[in-house]
Amino acid sequence: MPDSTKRYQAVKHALIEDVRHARWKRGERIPSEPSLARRFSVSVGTIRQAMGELVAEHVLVRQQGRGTFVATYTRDYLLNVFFPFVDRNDMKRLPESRMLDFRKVPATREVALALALPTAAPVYSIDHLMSFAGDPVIFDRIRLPVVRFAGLDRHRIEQRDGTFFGLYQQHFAVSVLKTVERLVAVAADARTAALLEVAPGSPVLKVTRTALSYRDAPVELRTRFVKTDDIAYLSVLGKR
Amino acid sequence: MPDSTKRYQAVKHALIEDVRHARWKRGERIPSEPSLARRFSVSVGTIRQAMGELVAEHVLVRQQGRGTFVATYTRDYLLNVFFPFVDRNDMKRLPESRMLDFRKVPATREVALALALPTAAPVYSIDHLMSFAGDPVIFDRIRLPVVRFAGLDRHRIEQRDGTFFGLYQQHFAVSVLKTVERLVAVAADARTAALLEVAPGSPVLKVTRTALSYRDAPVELRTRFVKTDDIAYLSVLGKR
DNA sequence: ACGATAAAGTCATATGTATAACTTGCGGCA
DNA sequence: TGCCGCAAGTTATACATATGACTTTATCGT
Repeated sequence: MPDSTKRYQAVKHALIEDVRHARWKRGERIPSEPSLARRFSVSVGTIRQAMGELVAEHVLVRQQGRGTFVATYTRDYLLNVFFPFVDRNDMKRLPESRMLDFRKVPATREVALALALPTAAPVYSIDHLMSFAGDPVIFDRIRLPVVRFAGLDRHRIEQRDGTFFGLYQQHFAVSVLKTVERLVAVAADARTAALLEVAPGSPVLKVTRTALSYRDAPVELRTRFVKTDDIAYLSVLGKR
Repeated sequence: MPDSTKRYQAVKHALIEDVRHARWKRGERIPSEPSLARRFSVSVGTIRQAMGELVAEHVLVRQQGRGTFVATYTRDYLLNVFFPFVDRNDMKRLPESRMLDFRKVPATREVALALALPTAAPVYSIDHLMSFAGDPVIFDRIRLPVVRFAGLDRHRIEQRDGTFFGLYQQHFAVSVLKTVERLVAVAADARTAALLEVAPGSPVLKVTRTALSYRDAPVELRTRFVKTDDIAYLSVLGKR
């Protein structure tokens, strides 16, 4: 090994950059392992090690016999990975979605901090309600940096085919790879109680979530109130 | 490849069985990669692939230059992986621990179901309180199958050096590899409120947790009430 | 007795090669 | 036309080997 940096990591970073700068579009097939090996002047095994980590991180997807593809996040995948709510039988179900409000506001200090923005930078603020069979269960307030999502409007949000993350990916080339969620139990304030159709002061689950893209760059901040009468937050720890 | 079963998976399962039946004790060094390769009549690469998955699942731990060891769960590791609570600054801190009650009871239907036991099988029931600097924050009710933890008593629990999971491992050869946690927000009942020093009816986080060992065998059921005034439950989704 | 150095053992990285499993598309045959 | 089968291309598994990085132990000289 010539230098201290490991080759497979150098290859990995080079591949990430190719994906990040959309040199290969999402869903597109990337060059085969032997051809990448030639391009980087390393062996196929080294390429496989680099690509293997990217597959584990859901940046790439391998399909035997077909090729390797830039990950394209389907509704099902996003729901499975980033939607941790289950019903009484521990089953995941799709909620209906309704936008309550959309506006552009300056970031508060906390929002700016969480999104790594200058203070008072413009952000989109979206209020949003999710229901199961007409029963409201989750009230979301979403904050998005205007600089990353310039041109977003009501119509695009309402016309999205799947999840918010799918929208980000499809229209703004923003891929969410990870979320960090902070959960506490609080008493519902008047507005939240009204929206979730519970008595004011009822216990609700409050989730403060930051969504991260490549290199842990924050792209969305969401404050979420959950009525846990019929659904629960499912968390699995340990063993990958 | 002679047959359809993959060799590295066969090797992996053989290694798991060796660990499960304590053929190698925990913390002990297992044979080197070349010697295992000879023993299984496969190449070192195949051994590495099998061991790599076991390392990812925290069954083994590799140390360059020293060898590979059966995972021994330190207090720090257990805290990092299985203790998801953080303070206002997102820092993990160690709580103090106090046992409130210990008894042997027949399993209710729900407990028996969760622990895969026959109805009314005997279980240990432990009530337990955790505090930060004297401030009570987590009230636990633990259920353990007597069949797995025969001989457990007050004294052993109080004399444990670290976590409960460490106790299980050290004295009963039970390794917790994964937990599944179900979170909801509820109003504190009278006893819980008193223990956590909050007003009755205050919102608290209720966590229902099943701890699983090899092959997803359930070994512990815990019902946990958390005062989230000063701490929060941190959850990371996606990207390993 | 002590300390520096050498040697051996172990995991980590990397190469090169071979074969199996799988998918796709093309061409020939009925 | 339609379909079957085969060839080509791609990832998956496996082997054999070489070298680097790291740790532990032994050796040797002072």
